[in-house]
Amino acid sequence: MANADLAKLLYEIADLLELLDVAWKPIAYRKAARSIESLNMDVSELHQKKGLEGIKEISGVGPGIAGKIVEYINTGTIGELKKLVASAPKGVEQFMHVPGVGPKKALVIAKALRVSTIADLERACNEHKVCKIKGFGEKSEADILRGISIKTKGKDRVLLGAILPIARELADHLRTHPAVQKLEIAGSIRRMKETCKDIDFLVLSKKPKAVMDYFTTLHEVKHVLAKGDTKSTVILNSNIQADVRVLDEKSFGAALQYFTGSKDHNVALRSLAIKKGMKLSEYGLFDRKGSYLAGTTEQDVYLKLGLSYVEPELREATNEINIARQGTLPQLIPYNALKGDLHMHTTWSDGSHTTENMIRAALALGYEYIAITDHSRSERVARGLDVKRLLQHKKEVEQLRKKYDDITILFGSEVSIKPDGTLDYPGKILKELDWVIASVHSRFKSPPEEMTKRIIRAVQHPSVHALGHPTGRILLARDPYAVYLDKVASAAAERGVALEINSSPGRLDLSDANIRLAKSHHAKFVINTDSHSTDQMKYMELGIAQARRGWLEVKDVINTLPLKKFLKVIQH
DNA sequence: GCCGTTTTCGGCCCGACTGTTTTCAGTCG
Repeated sequence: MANADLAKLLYEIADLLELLDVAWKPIAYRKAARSIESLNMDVSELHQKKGLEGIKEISGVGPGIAGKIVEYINTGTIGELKKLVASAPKGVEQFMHVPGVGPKKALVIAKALRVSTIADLERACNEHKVCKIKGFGEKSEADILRGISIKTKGKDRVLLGAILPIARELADHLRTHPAVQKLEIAGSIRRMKETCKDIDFLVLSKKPKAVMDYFTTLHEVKHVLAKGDTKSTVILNSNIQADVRVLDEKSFGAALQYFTGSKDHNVALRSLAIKKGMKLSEYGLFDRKGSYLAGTTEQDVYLKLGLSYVEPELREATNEINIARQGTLPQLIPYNALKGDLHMHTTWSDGSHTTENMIRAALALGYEYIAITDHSRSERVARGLDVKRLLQHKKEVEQLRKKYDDITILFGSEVSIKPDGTLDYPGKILKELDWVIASVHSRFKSPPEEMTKRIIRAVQHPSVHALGHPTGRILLARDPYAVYLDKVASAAAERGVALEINSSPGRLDLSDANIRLAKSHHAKFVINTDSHSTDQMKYMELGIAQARRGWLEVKDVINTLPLKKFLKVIQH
């Protein structure tokens, strides 16, 4: 937790330096912040063991930032940050995080309108004050409003990838208490929804009061909002709300069902119960006379309602209940089904670990094969590889193959799709690659016809194997670009090109709904992490979860195939 | 402020796009 707090301060320094138009330093601070976020050791522990020298060993941290980190460890604050905060108009850093507003505009707005909160800024836009500022117009005012609405729409939601580890850690912690016989995480986290609002715990216990006492006094708890006999609500240090409910054995399954949701799924389930002359609540399934029929396990509840068991990921009221009635729900792809990860970056472009590091991490995860896919040449920011460096990198991979013969290493690239639908390397160079992911990284605002044409052209290129993050969305920050995915899916299916399900916590692209849409057009899929460091390879679980939410089975996903079959499938 | 398969000093974050302009500044990836 200390690492995350420190990283946050460093990001803040970077933002403020950017506002002051200081060159390069913001980049350096952000790089250091990112390293610290992904450090697998507590900074203060590192400092205790190795002192200032140890801190300087962190990548991206030199003498300057190391000094500030030590200052933070010793005093809890950074003097430089306080100085910077004092020098900037109040609230201005918030503005630069509104999509479409950068440091310059943020500063101009803050000075011209004397606003200091996002709510103030929104009001000023609605009162058409912003478009009167020199350099702003009606379009930019509308853009800012849209940016704010994206931000605030997702304000109380947290990425699944962020909330899941918090929930699991807390769950493990609670399970150690002797009064806790059983504990499950319920709610949207259990359904593996891409973003979640809060954490719901269900506890089976004969001593509810002891559980409540323990839960509300955990050191992770910041505020106690409510504390009762069987239910408590707290705000965690991470500002996430967490609820605990204690139940007895007879209702535990029914309660787990009830609190897992979704709401719409529950409504449909309860109306089915009524049709059958039963009543379903969080306390159990009852007959007309109020006699208990089921409730110990979820399976019992579904069974007694005449349904096959519905996996949590499917409970979104998208016809799953009707299909469960017929007993023809899909056999969802298991969480351990993947044989390889086919999208990752290394230090050759914008990754933070070497090719060899990534290979070792893949071996540790037990993969049969992987693909190294750094950025193509036009991604300047990401240090995309020009042809010369691409071929150098290929040589490195060929060397590493000799050393690591337990895993098959495909040499590939994430090749940008240019605005006209052509690819970022010539065809001759693309033929040098074992695996090509084509991705859109520019001109997101094109009309859907254009974007569709552009992507289909790329997908039809004979060297392309997969379409990377097919809609370009960034959760809580950027909407997907407008594209006719049904047409893209059909074109991809026709050419044997797989659509990627990108497992990066901030993307999860395709979405569950789009996965189903694409599947209905006979598309095949590949689930990848798009890792930019070794630790990000663990996010595969999130992508598989979305695949499950999209009703996918093993046969829909090409990287479930063993090596030989996989290689056969990607030859075209 | 950091770093060294392009260098211990001079590079890194450049080019495209958008909206506001009237020749360009700001934002984004």
